[in-house]
Amino acid sequence: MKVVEELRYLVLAIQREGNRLLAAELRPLGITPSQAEVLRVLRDHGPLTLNALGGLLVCETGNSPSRLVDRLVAQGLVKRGIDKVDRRYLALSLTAQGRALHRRIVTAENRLHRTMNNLVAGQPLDETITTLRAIADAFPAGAALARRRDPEYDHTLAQER
Amino acid sequence: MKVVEELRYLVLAIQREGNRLLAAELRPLGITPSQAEVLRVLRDHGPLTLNALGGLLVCETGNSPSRLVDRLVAQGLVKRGIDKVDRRYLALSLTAQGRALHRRIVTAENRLHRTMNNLVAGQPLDETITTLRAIADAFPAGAALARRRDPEYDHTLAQER
DNA sequence: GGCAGTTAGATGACATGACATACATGTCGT
DNA sequence: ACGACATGTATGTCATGTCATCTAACTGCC
Repeated sequence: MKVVEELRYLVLAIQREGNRLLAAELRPLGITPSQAEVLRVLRDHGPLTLNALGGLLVCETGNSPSRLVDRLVAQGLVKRGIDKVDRRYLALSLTAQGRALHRRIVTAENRLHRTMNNLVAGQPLDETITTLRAIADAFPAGAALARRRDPEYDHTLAQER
Repeated sequence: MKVVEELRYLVLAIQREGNRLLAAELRPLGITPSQAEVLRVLRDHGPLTLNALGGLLVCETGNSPSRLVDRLVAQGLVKRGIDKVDRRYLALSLTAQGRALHRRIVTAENRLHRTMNNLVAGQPLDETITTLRAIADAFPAGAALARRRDPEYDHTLAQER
């Protein structure tokens, strides 16, 4: 098997299993990993339009995450306001309930991260991250990650995806 | 952001984008990446029961890939036979049409692999693979990959997932 | 033979993801 | 003011994925 093919399947396998583990951790909270990512992003990056939110999500590479947000609004975790100036824009933010759940999400994710830390103990983790970043940065989803790392980034602008 | 958290999001981003690229390459063939994986496995590992097939797939970690196979049978790419001795077992194999499509799949995947090779040029790829294997091997999907690497493995037995 | 338990596969339900398209709201040129 | 165009969001559709549950077929034990 070619090296990059092995890489491709390893990435697929780890994503699947990691997602399953995280889903199990989050199930008691009544949300999915994708929904948790939305809450994380909204908590860290303030009120966002739907497009800006999409520009910071790694899940949901495609169109705007309308339906993903729909369910969070239905659960009372996200408030969907409408921009007064330009009524096309949404103003998405966490409700008090959403902020409360955010704390429990962080705890659940930390449990997953401890598990992962045990698995990669003794491995050259920095080199691995560097390699994966080199791949991810070539794509929109990688750019989304870079934007999340950068506190200077103005999320109200430049949602090119 | 914690290192393992970054790793988690990088893996998610790369899986998403890689899947999108592969889907685009496969679209002219009328199949999806998951379907392509089934055809690859059936081609390489002979007639399989549904469970044995599931034990070699990285996609579809959960239950038996009944519906995935359904569509391939509907397209005439896979033949679904029934074991004469024990009629609970399926005997899945490629049709002539499936074998023909397999060749075009390999070509399409090779195009993706060339793209990936360009992205990881100059990166410590071996260390990366080692790290990712350390993670993947802890899970069923990683074990599926290991089984696919091992030509000695008897796929008719031991489909523990 | 007949029934309990086991195993292989199928199916129902729900939430993604991805793509295409439709709809609503603004902007701009005239 | 008005109509063409642009942009943000919503929706239709299809194929996964995942979990839970159901059914069919076989095995053992009596």
